[in-house]
Amino acid sequence: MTPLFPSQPVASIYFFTMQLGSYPLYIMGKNDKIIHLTFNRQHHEQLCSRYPHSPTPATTQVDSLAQIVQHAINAETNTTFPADSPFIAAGSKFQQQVWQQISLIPRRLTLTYGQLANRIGNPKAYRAVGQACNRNPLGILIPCHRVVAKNGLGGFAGGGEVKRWLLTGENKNKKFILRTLE
DNA sequence: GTGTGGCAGTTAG
DNA sequence: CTAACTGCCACAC
Repeated sequence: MTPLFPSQPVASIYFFTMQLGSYPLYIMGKNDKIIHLTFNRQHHEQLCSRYPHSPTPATTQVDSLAQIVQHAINAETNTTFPADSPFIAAGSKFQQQVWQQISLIPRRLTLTYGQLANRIGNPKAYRAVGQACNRNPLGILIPCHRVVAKNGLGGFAGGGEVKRWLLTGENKNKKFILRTLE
C-alpha cells in the first residue's frame, strides 16, 4: 500500500466516526483540531493502526470538531485554508498548491482536473492533479469532490456514489446534517 | 460509444 | 536509478 501519510508519529490524537447521509465519515483529531478527514475506510484503518491514539475521545472535543465539519459542509465558500494539519505540511509543494486551489472552489461550482492544472500554472499536470486530489487529507474541508473530469464525474477516494451525492446535494442547496453514530 | 498513446508527479523496488 | 502506477485528456475511429 502506498505511504499516503507522514512517517513521523503524531502525539495526542484520537479517532471517531460520524455519519453523513448514509456514509461514514472518518475523523482524526489532535487536541482541538481536525487533522484528517476521509470517507475512505481503508485510509482510516491505516491511520488507526499506524498512530497511537486515545481509544475514547472526550465528548467535548468530539462535539467541537463535529461542529467545524457541520459548518464547513454547508458553507458557501471556504473561509480559510486549513494549513495546520501535519498531513498538509507533509505534502509536496505540488500537492499543497492543488489543495490550496481546491479550497477556493465555492459551493455549486466545479472545476475539471485540467482547469485546476491551469490554475497552478502547470497545464499538463492534470493527471498528477487527480493523484493529489486522491491524497487530500481533509475531505469536505478541502472540497476535492468539486474537481471532476472533463467528460464525467472522475474518481473519488470515498467512492463515486458519495461524490455524486455531495454534488447533487450542493446543487439543490441541500443542508447536510452530520450525525453521531449510535 | 471504444481504443490508444501520452501526460506529470509520486512511490516502490 | 528505472518502472509502475493513477480520481486524465485528446484524438482517432
